[in-house]
Amino acid sequence: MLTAGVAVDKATLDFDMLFSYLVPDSFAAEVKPGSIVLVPFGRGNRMRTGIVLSVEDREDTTSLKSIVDVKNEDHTITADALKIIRYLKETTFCTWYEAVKTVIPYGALYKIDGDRLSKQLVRHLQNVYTADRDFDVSQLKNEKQRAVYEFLKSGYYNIKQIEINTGVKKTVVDTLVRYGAVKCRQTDKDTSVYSHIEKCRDHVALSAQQQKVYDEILRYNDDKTHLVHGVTSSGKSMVFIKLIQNALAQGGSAMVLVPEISLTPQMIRLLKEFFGDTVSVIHSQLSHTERLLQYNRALNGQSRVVVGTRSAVFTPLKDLKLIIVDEEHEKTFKSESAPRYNAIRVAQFVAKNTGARLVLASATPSVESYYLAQNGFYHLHTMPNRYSDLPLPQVEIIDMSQQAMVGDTGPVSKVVLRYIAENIADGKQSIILINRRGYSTVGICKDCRQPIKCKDCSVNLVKHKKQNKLMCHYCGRVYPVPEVCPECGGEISYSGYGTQHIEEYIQSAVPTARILRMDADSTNQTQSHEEMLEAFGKKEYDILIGTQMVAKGLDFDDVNLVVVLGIDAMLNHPGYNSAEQAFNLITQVIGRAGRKARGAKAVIQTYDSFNPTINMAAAQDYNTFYKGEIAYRKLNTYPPFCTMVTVAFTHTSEPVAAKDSRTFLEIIKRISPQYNIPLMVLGPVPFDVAMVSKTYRWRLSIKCKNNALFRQFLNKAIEIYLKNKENKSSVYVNINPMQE
DNA sequence: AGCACGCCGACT
DNA sequence: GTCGGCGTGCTC
Repeated sequence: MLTAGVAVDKATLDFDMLFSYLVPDSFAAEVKPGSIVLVPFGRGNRMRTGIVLSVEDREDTTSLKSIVDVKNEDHTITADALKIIRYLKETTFCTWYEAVKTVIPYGALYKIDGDRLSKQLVRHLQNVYTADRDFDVSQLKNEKQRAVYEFLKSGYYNIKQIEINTGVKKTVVDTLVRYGAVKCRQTDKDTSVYSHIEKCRDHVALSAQQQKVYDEILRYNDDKTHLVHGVTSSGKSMVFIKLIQNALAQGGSAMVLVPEISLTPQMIRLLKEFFGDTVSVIHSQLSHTERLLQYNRALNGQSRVVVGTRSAVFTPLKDLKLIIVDEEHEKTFKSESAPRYNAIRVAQFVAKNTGARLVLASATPSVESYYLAQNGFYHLHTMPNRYSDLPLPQVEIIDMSQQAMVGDTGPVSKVVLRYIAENIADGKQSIILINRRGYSTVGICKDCRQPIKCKDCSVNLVKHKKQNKLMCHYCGRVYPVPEVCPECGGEISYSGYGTQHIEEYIQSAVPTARILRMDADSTNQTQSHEEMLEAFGKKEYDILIGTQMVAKGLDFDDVNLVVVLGIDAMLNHPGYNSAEQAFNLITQVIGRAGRKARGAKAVIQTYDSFNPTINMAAAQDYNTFYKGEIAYRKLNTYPPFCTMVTVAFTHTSEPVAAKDSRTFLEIIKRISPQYNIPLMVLGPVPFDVAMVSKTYRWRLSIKCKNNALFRQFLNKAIEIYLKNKENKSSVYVNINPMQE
C-alpha cells in the first residue's frame, strides 16, 4: 500500500515526527512530496493540514489513518528544497512543519473547510495603467484627469501607486480608461516599491582594486567561501554587479542577501538598474501570494537575480551560480525564532549543493569569518582603499566626564552642537547615532528608588513623549504615564536619553536645523523608511538622527559629520561579542561620512575615552581589533574556538523554569560520558531579561564542537527531559545565538 | 497545541 | 446519581 510521510501542523517538539498516512487509491496519482494534505489527527481525529515529505510503498499498514484531501500547488518540492528542509531539521532543532513552512511558501493558501481543503482568495494578478501617448490631451475634462494622465506617461503603475502620487481615486482612472486615454493591462502582482525601475545600465568600469578582487574570486574553482574585506566606500557593490553579470552570462542566476530590505534601497536600485525585471525582491513582509509568485518566478527561470533578507536564501533559483552576502557581520542573518538558522550557514549548504560560488562581504567582517579566512578555510580578498581615494573621516573622541567637569552636562556636548551648526552652515548633512529609541529610557521613583517596570517583562519602561505613554520595548505593552510612583506614591524622575529626547535637545540648541528621526517608532506614520532615506538624500533635511538603522550601508554624498552617542551601554552589555558589535557599529556609522568630499569628521561621545574598542573603531583599525579580540576568544574558549549552544527553559513560574534547567543539567552530566565529546556547560542562569510576556526564561550555555555526534547527544538529552512528565517547562535550542 | 479520558468534589 | 474542573497522556 502507498503511504506518505507527513509533516503535521501544530506538532510541538516533544512529539514531532513525520507521521505515516495511507494514500487512498483515488489520490495515488496526486500525492507526492510537496503536496498539501488534510489529515485526521489525535484522538478526536480533528482535521489538520500537513505537507507530504516522502512517499513509500509499505506492507504493514494496519492502524494507519488515511489522507482525506490533497492539493498540489503549481510547484512541488524540488530535491534541493527537500535537502534544505532536512538540513534545518537536523541542525536547528525545529519541528518538521517549521522547517517546511520556512523553505516553501505554503500554509496560508488553504484553509480547513469541513473535510476539504479550500483555497482562500488568492490573487496573482493586478491591473496596471499607463498613458496612451496617441490620445488627444485636449479632450480631458478636468485637472485631476490631466494630472493622472501626465503621471502615467512615465510608465506602468498600479492603482495604489497612482493614488499615492496623484491623490486621485480609482474612479478617475476608470473614466480615463473608458475615454481611451489610459491603457490597462493585467500583470503579476508585485507590490515592490522598486518594481517600476527599468534596466538602464550595462557597462561596469572597475578600478584596479575592484578588478583585482573580481579576478581573484573567479580564479578559484573550489567550493571554499570567499570573504571580501573592503573598507566602507571601497566600491564592493560594483564588484558584485560584475560578478552577477558573469553568472548570468554563463546562463546562471545569482542571489544577493542583505541585512534589511528597507535600509538597503541603494543596493536594490543598483540591481534593478543593471538587471531590470529579472530581479526579484524577497523579504519577510511579503504576503503569501507575493511570496508564492516570487518562488514560482525563480523556479521557472523568470527571475535570474534575487535580492532579499535571510529568508531569501531559500529561493529555488535555476542554475544558481553565485550567492553574495553583503554586510555579512550583521546579526539579522541569524534567525532568533524557530527555525533558528543562520542564513550564512544555509548559504554554505546551498552553495555546496548547487556548486554556486559564495561571497561574503563586509567592512567589518565577523570575527568568526575573518578567523576562517585567516586560517585558509575561506579565500580572503581585501579592498583597503576607498573607491574615490578619499581619506576616512577624522575621528574625535569626546570624554563626557571631562566635559562635565567644565560644566557641560548636556546629552550632546557643546563642541558637538557647534560642529552640527557649522556643518549646516556649510550646506552639509549630519548623521547622529543613538542606539535607544523613545524619550527617557528609565523612570525612577525619588523616594523608593525603584525603576518603573513592565508588569509582564523584567525590563524598565521607556517614556515616549509624542504618544505620552510608557512603552515596553520587549512585549510592546503600552502604559499611561503615572502621576506618582505606583508602589509608594513618590515623585518620579525620568532620565536617560533616547532618539526622541536627543531630537528635541538638538532642535532647541540649533533651532533652524531640519531634523529627520528614524527608528522603529518612526516608520509606520506617514513615511516608510525608504521614503525617509530618499528625502534625506534629496537634502530635505540637515540631520538624520536614528538607532543603528542609520549605520547600515547608506551612501549619501553630502554627509560630512557623524556623531556617535550613548555607545557605552552597548560596550557594557553582557555577552562575549559585545565588543565586536560595538566596534562594527561605530566603524560602519563613521564610514557614512565623507564619501564624496574631503574634510569629513566623526565624533564619539563616551565616559570611557580610553576604551580600546572605541579607540580602535575611531582609528578604523580592524586588524588590531581583530587580533585583540581573537586572542580573547581563544583564551576564554569562545567562538570561533567553540560553538555556543543555548538550551532555554520557559515557564510562567520562575522556580519551575529554574528547576527544569537544573534537571536538564543533571541529564547532561549523566549521559555525556557515553558520548565522549568535549563539553563545557555554564549555568543554569536566568536570561538577562528573565521574564518576557509573563514567561520566565532560564538557560544553560554549552560550549561544544557542533558536529553530528553532539547533536545526537543533545537530541537524546532533550528526549529524556521530555519523556519525564515532571518537567513542565518548554525547551528550545539556539545554536550560536547572536545575543545571550 | 489540542483533545479526550477519568478522577474528584459539588449540587439538583 | 450526574455535571464539570482540571490533571494526565497521546497524537501515524
